[in-house]
Amino acid sequence: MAATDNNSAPDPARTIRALWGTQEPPRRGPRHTLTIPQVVQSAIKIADAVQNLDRLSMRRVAESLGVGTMSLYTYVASRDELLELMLDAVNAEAVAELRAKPEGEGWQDGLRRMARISWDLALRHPWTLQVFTGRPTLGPHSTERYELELGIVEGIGLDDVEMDAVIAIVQTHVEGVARRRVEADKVVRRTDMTDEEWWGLAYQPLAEVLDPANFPLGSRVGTAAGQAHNAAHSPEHAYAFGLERLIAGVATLIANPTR
Amino acid sequence: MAATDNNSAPDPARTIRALWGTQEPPRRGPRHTLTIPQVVQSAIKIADAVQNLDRLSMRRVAESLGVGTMSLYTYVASRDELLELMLDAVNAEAVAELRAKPEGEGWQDGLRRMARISWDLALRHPWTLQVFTGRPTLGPHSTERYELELGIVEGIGLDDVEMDAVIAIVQTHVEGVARRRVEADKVVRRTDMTDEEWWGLAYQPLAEVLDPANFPLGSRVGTAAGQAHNAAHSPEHAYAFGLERLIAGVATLIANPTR
DNA sequence: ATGGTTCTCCGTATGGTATACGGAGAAAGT
DNA sequence: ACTTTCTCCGTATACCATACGGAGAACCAT
Repeated sequence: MAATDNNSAPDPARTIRALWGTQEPPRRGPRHTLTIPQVVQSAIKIADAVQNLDRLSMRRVAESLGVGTMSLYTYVASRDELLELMLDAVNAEAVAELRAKPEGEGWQDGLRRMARISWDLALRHPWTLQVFTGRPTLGPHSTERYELELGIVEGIGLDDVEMDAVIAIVQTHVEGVARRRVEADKVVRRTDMTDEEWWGLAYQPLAEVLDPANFPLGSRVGTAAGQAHNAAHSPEHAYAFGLERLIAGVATLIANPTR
Repeated sequence: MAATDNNSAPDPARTIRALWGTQEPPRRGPRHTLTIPQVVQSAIKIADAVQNLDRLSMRRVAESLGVGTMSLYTYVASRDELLELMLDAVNAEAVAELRAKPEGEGWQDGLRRMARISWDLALRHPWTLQVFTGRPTLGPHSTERYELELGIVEGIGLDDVEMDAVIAIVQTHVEGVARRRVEADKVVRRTDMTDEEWWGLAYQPLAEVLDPANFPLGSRVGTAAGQAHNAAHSPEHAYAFGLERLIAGVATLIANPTR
């Protein structure tokens, strides 16, 4: 009989056991040739290398481990489960960095440090921005990451719901701008064309069709922003600008509590 | 000879002509049975219905129009180009709403209105959050949308680069939280399981493995946030909270210019 | 009017994807 | 020694985008 009675109905309990490594080994049958962490690390290595999640195929992971494609399903229930395991695994990197909290760091610098850690993590593992679980990842590293992030905004005059919200919006901001950074890089490779080359091809046909008089603000502001950033968009600038606006906004909240 | 000398090298000029509808019709050959807008509208209808971009296949679009799959490539250079055309097309909806600016609206209410328009658009067309061009979409509606958005923050004491940045960070925020909203809905369908059902399956195995004493802040804050929102995450709450923080942060900038 | 040219439509082929199914054979329990 | 449980994985199914090239339509020049 096949061991795969995997009816495509997701099993959170199974995933949680895989995440936390709590799974008694089977009592019979052939030895495992791999472990879950091996599979996950191999998948992460491939995802980092190919940069794009849809190039992370089960076949590729299996080949890199020297096993058949279907053997992977002995270790993970599905590709989706594998992605969830990968996500929790890379969160360990954020945890390690978050732990290195400077003595006497204030909440504002704390949020700046947290944002930087998240930004760096996203650029190291761009595929994380494409994984979307829709439900929280309940793994050990994800849980600890949240714990440490909350530590940054504890005791500064926010209530519990506000603490949660502040972490969430900073992460949302960082993920959003990191996504733009990653996509800007990706499009250069995918089109095999630098931004300059692309604009060179786009400029003339665009000029024939777009009258600046119809878009006075866009022309002026777009030109100014383009020159300031030396590119149409600057995710780095948006990162810093948005982060400082958020921090200032939180400071306003702390100074004027709604209660 | 085939008309398809489409070497997979992207052609911005071609895309721009398609976006603006400036393309003299061919002088010879059989009549077109379709138009680009027909193809785009049909694709949008399908994308709205299936909610997920990877279910928008060229085959499906072709079938809905009663033509063969490959015939679509007469109208659009590639699936990517089609997505770009779709994106610009739905931006027309945002343009129409942005034009309805109330008399005497201040910049703060303007940003709130802009955010609401973007949020609604994203929920009406969730697939837009999955399209990523990496370069700006230079279509007529996208261009006009930017123009109208800039109008909201013109003359309030920001310089051009700041105006651009404020629009960008608000859009980044809205897209981020809308993405969470959409994914939360999607996961219910994909797993065929409500959040309650899922938590019911996850609770017991999680309790066996996660000791609240190791995650005191997370336990306390997570519980408080969960009860306040009646869910683990509330994109709607994050939307409003983040937007108000950003607006307050921009107000701070206006009050304390960096120049 | 006719032949050449340009064009649309689309059948087919290529090379990719996840994963369901079930068989071969290994390891352990009885 | 026999049965049970298990891993590994070959094969099949059902998708996908799109390259290629042929059939035939519509126009143009002669």
